[in-house]
Amino acid sequence: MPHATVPTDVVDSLFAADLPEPAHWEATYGPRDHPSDALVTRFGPSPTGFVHVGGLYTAMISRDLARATGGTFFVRIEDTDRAREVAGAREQFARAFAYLDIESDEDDETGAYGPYSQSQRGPIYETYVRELLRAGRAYPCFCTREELAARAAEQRRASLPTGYYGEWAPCRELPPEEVVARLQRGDPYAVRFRSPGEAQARVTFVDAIRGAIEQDDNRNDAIVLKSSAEPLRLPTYHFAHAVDDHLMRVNLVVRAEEWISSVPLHLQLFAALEFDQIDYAHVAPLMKTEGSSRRKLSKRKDPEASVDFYVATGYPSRAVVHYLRGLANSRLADMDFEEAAREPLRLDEMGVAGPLVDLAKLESVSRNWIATLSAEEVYREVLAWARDHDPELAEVLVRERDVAVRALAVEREGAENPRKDLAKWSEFREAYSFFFAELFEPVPAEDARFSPVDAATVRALAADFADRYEHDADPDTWFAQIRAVAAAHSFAATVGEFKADPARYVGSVREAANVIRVAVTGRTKSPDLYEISRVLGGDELLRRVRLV
RNA sequence: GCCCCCAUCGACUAGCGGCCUAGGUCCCCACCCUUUCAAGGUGGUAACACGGGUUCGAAUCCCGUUGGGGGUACCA
Repeated sequence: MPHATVPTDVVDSLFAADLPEPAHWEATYGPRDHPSDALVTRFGPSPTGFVHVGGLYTAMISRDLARATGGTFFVRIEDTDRAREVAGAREQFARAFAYLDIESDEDDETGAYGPYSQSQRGPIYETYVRELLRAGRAYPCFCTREELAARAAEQRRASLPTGYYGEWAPCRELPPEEVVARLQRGDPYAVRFRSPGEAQARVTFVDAIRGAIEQDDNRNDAIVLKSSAEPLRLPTYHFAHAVDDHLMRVNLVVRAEEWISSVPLHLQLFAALEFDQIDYAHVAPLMKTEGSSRRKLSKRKDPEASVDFYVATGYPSRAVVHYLRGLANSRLADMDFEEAAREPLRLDEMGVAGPLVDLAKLESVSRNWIATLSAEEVYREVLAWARDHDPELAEVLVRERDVAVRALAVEREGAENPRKDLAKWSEFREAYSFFFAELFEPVPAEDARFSPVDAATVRALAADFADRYEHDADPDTWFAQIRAVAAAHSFAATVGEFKADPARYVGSVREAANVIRVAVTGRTKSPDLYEISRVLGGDELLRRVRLV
């Protein structure tokens, strides 16, 4: 490298005198005690916002890969951007991980490769920055953000690749005397990597999902250590990735597709640092439609990007997990829940195009999942959800536990094909609240839910039904009461009869039954009326019918 | 602008040169079942982006076009 370098003593004077040498860190973080084919993977959420499902999705894949090979999966907080950090992000991470059952194998208390937050790893990064500086493979850059922005704009105007390279890299070949002088004067500086990339050069790497990918080599002298003007001296993602994943002995980096274009830089960094190369798997991002086109799911714009959305809406976590895993490996989508959960996710089954997250599909998965639960289990889940998201409902559920469980048992417990009326816990209120006297809202006879039956007929029918009502009856006898009032008010006995001669009737027994249903439940969709009457009791049922 | 990734029904996908007049699931529609609404059952609509090659044979391989996505930060 035919460039003048800053004297070592000047470089060293920029760092603490007792800053360890690389050998120290290498010794501290020795090779892991794993079989040779075990994968060590990690997930690195950044507290600049909530982790979104796309992130959790790659975390699930990383975790499975490690587990399936007897390796290790860990979470490392990538908090090197303190300016954009948002409050509460770490708490949200914890909620999200717990919800999707993603657990780090090691952390600050239990792991030997910590700290597990990048902001705590300052000295480690400094050691390697100093190393690069000493070797002349990095250099101090005094350019201001304004100068950088102006240059980038000019490059764009000239249709040149943007970046810090060649004639656009004034600090790259600064005379050592000047560097020393400015350093001693205390000018703020960032540290840039001196990229060995040459114009026209191409690099190839093998992605574990996509195979060989060839692209232009990196020529940009990327920043590795942010400005000395910052209160906490931190590295950029690229540098932290190289140092951390090497020292934490990661051997497979699973990350989103948007990182593919920085692989050339990462390769150069690993080589300059004399680290062994590690493998990459770039996962297609989860998408979302916007108008007629689609785009990457966005934290800012899309509520369904946040795990909190699924929690708040009350999607059962097992359903979300099953859905997401089915997106990653479609083979799992067709398996039942138990079986799919046992199958580890595989890289060679991953799709390369970004899938759309489809809430309708999720709901279907969710409905099927809830249908596997007993009334008791559903009760517990709904209650747990309601405590956080619908306190009024939670109160009722606690007070009326027995009614709730009996209500949930209708067409569920012992049913050959359980009723799939719940896709998420938040739907419980809408679907079941009428079982509770205090949550029931009477429907006036004029209400559209009674249509096509007119208000006068609704009142007459209801009154008649109430007058003759016998509560203690077997299902057939009980329903015969509806048939009787239906006939008395000119409803056809069957749908067929009505269709055969519509002019003769007000409607069929279907419409008549609907009047009773709406009067009793307030809804046009409900479970079996007879069973509802058993849960409600004769008095409450009569009270409601008389309210019309 | 430059670089990279991607392309099968509305959605998720199966397919990895002949088993494909393209299969499954979700959605949607119809019918059946049912004293009601669901559930369930049966059936249906619906796709290989386009153009060139290669080959006896292409959804599958190659090239190009178009379209979509991403990167090009002292954000990750």
